[in-house]
Amino acid sequence: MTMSNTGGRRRPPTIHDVAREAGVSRGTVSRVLNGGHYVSPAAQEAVNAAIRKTGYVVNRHARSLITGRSDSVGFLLTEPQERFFEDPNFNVLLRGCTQALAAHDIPLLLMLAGTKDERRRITRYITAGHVDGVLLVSSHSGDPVAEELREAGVPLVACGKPIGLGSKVSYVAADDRDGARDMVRHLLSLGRRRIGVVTGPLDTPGGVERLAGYREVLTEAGVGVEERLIVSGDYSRASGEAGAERLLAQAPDVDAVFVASDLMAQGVLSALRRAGRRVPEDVAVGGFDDSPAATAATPALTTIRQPWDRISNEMVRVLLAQIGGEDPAAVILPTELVRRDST
Amino acid sequence: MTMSNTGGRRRPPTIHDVAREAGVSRGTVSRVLNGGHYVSPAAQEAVNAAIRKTGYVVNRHARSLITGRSDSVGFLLTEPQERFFEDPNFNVLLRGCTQALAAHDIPLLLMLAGTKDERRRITRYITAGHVDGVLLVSSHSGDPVAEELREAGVPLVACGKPIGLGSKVSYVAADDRDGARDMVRHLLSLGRRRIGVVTGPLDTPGGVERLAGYREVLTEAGVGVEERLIVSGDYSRASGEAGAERLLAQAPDVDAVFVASDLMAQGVLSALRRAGRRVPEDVAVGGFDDSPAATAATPALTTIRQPWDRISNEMVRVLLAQIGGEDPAAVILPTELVRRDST
DNA sequence: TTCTCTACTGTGAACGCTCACAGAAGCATG
DNA sequence: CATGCTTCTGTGAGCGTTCACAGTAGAGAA
Repeated sequence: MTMSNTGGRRRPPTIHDVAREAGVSRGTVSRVLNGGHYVSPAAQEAVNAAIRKTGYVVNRHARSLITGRSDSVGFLLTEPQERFFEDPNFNVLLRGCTQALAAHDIPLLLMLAGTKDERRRITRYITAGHVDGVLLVSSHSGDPVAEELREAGVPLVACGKPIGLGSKVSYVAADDRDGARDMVRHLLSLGRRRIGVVTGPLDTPGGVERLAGYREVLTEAGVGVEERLIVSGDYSRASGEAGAERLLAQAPDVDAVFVASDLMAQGVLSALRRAGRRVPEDVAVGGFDDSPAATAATPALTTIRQPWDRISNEMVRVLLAQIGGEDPAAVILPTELVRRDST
Repeated sequence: MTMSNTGGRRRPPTIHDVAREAGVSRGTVSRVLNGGHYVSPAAQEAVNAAIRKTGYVVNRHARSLITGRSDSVGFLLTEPQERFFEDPNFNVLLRGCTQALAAHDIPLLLMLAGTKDERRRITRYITAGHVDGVLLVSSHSGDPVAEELREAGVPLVACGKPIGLGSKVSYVAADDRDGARDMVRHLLSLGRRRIGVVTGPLDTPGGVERLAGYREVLTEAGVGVEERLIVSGDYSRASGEAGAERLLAQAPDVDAVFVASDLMAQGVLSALRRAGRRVPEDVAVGGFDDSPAATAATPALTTIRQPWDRISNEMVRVLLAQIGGEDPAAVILPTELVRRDST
């Protein structure tokens, strides 16, 4: 069943070779390749046999040249800092997208646009039509790239709701607010009443929404929101540690902390340990993400699972739909409370 | 300086438009695009001006169709398990390669070949010439993909020395053995004499080499190698924890442990803590990789830094050279001891 | 002058594919 | 029998580029 490739790189078979082998015309082979409509069963079979025999693989460059499509999509990361790349969530997302695309036989082009220069070059590359669409990952708002691409008419799906532009651009996001609500309700259900929070950066949708959920639940429960219980971080471990120290200083009576990311929660655990507080006996700690950091922490973190596999699948689905001509869409996916040892 | 794109996606300018604008022929424009040899300064200037004015970007599909090159390279990951994707080193590598390639204006196609099916499809895709070369990342040996690609004549650079195939395939690796030697010498210099080791999987070059370095130094120092001090892991945190427990059982008098990865070292630290051993007072612990896990650990890990940025740069350099017709090459890069709190 | 050489430029022919169109065959309908 | 409709098939054109080749102009040598 080996293809007759007797050593040495030789010219790969073309659609012509297949046509000759199958005794049909190029047109018929092309039709078989593109869905097989208006092709007789006999021809269909002959062409498929010829493809197998010759080991033919379509030349995507030739195809793209005429169709104008590239049959590939870009995965664009517009982050100046390396931090995001260290975020374990990113891995899962990238992996999920690659696989979801592979199911459609679409390769993924990884693009990093950290500096301004790179951003310009990549925008150019994309708008020139070298990819059919873009999966955009950038946590911070005010990203000019998204706006530029949208204006250029490039199909685009963001991960997380872009703050700047309204409903013009598709996005897929976990329900941050609802997740935060679940966690705070959980902490309340444990009898905690002085629940602190270490928020994410407040120029990101996640940072804003998770804090909003926290406020809502405390207000609804009649416990009330105290500003001294609120500190901000930037999702990094170090900022979690610093945040916890500030929190302990401002509110020594704190009996629970909702931390807006697992990585920060690790920092919070360190700070609490150093301060001699036991977790969860003295202070219960809840994270967010359910990243590997959650299970690596001691004690293992109770956290909110983001459905990354579903997020990546949905991003790809929405992007392909948009490439196919559909309108932009927003998808919000539910989160899940994962109970471990820190609460 | 905006290009005259008055709203709405319009047909992008071609080399023809540029030629007309500059008052020269297609051929001259093409020559300018490809290095500018045999072009008069006047024409050169006119063409460049026309390119700026029209906002021309070369159509890579048309170019690839005729040149047979794709001007893109694949980053191939052949790992069944997701673990590798969680490995922080992977991030750095992927990121470094993307950037190194971006400097040459070459996009990177990310390919995951976990299952057998995927592997076959991707091999087919690659051998069909859709990428000019492949950066291969697969920790375990006996990978059939590498052999297949090599046979098909696809330029290939592996990360880490592939165990199966000899010197036929290029690779770039850190000097695992030397790194291990440095660490063990460091532990000896602290006065430790009963130095245990938790190795990596022994079907990976890293696993084998790091253990070899350990043995060499102990032998050279006249301390001698005791088999009860040697246990194996699989680079995962859990296996580090299990390994440390076995080690403590077999050799309760152990006063230092060289662990072949930071992630495993985290596990070792947990196990030691649970056993009531103080680090570094009772047992010194040395890791390998200098991954984020090293600084996240408590105490912060003394470890061996792998020069990931240089590794990725070298991989790209060697691959491009090979695409350019040069012979395969092996590059071994030095490591560095990073001293922290665990020793 | 005439020839040769070099530096430069333009032109047709590919590359491998899809698309539009023309046409053939089969079958039902008028 | 003509007409229309549907299903199927082959053919030429062309996508935007590079490449090989032919050709031009100018400089220097015979």
